Amino acid sequence: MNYPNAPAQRALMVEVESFYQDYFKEVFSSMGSQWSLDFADTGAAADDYLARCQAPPDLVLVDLGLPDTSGLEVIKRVYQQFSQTPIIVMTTFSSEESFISAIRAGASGFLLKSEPAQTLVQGIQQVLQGNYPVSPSLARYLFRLSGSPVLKESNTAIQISPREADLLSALAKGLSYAQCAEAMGISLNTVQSHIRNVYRKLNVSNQTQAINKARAAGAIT
Amino acid sequence: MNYPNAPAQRALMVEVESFYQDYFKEVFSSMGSQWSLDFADTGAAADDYLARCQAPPDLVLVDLGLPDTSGLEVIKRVYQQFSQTPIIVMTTFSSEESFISAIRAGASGFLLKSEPAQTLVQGIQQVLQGNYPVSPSLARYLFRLSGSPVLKESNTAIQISPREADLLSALAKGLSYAQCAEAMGISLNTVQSHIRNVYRKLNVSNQTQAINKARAAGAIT
DNA sequence: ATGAAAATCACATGATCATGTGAGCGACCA
DNA sequence: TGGTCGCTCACATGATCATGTGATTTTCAT
Repeated sequence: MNYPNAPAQRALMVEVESFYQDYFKEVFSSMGSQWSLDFADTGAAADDYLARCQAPPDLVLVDLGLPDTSGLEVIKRVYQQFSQTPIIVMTTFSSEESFISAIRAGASGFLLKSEPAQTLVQGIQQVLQGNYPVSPSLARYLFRLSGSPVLKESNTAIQISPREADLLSALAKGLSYAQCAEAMGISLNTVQSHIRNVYRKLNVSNQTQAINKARAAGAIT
Repeated sequence: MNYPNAPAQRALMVEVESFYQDYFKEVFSSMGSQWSLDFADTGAAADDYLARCQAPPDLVLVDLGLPDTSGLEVIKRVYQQFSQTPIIVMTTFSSEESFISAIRAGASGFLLKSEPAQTLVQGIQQVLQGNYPVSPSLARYLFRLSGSPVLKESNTAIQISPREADLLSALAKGLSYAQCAEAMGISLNTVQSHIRNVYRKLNVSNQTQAINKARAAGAIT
């Protein structure tokens, strides 16, 4: 896209609502990679896209609540035409039926659109690594564990303050100190101050270690 | 913060083979956090541990192939006693029966011990974040998708060379350039040279972005 | 009311990273 | 057999990060 020999990766999103289209533009751009994200707003449009397709897309996202065709049909077609292409089902509701049938149709992952962007990015990355991500809430539903064990949100276990967690999250996205300062509306000095405190608390000495450790502790997503 | 090992997190691993005990010591230390990992080599030892337990462990890993008691019993007991504690099943074989029953008994995740350390770390982190990780191969089995779509291992899609991927992986663990050079047996100059090339290929300008992008592309784990 | 911790800032300095330029060697392929 | 690419290294410099010391304000729990 931005560079001649940079091999851009292409994703197709089959989705009606422009809100989610925009949202996923954001999500993909935050993934950093040179992703080109195309949209089809109906099953017919998706068929059209697939027909004209030269090379298989690197990823397909399908909304299950399409107006004309069932998203399930789209999944089947994508799977038939490009069996190597990972397919992620994006949906707003949970239903075991649709889950099972989507999987049978060829889907690799099953994520709720309502998930925070970070979770979606993680899910997409999982699929690209050959895994089969499923949204936590869906998994819970699937496993029918109403009283299932979920770790209490204890980023209290590790003494990272909310503000510090914000900063770490920003850094984890790849922002520089200056950009973090800008984004958080604080001075560069304050950023460094926070970082100093975080490093002391986590007993680390560079960004990557801090991010890893904070993630391991669930302090950031 | 003040004390290095103040709020250490405790994990119990119920596992017979010392090989895996050692292996998981490694895995946990690579997670960076101040984890204290205890072991029980039989179901009885696990019972003992649970009986003496003051505070609930932060995580329990259970091998399903225990000699005396079924690992399933251990899971049930842990779940009864500490319903908030996430339980991960570690096993060397895959069987839908054991999977389903482990889930019913209270397990949160289901990982193969044969997975690479990085995958295990990710799985553990997932559980700590309230997700339900399942090893890819198990998921495939579960979903009964023999010809399921798995992204071909194309780190060729993104032009990262093996050596460059090695370096990125080292950096992703939190090593400094000097440590990477040491670990890879090359000079600091060469490290910087590789980094320069990677940044150009990925079109990024700092470590975190590079790591994120490489991960998103599946070039590193 | 007092102390502790969070959040904010300043100033300063050494370490590490990011980036540029250039270069030698070996492998592979057309 | 020349070209491309991966891998290795050197030298150099500006940018960013890591770390120290110190300070003010607010909030919150004891």
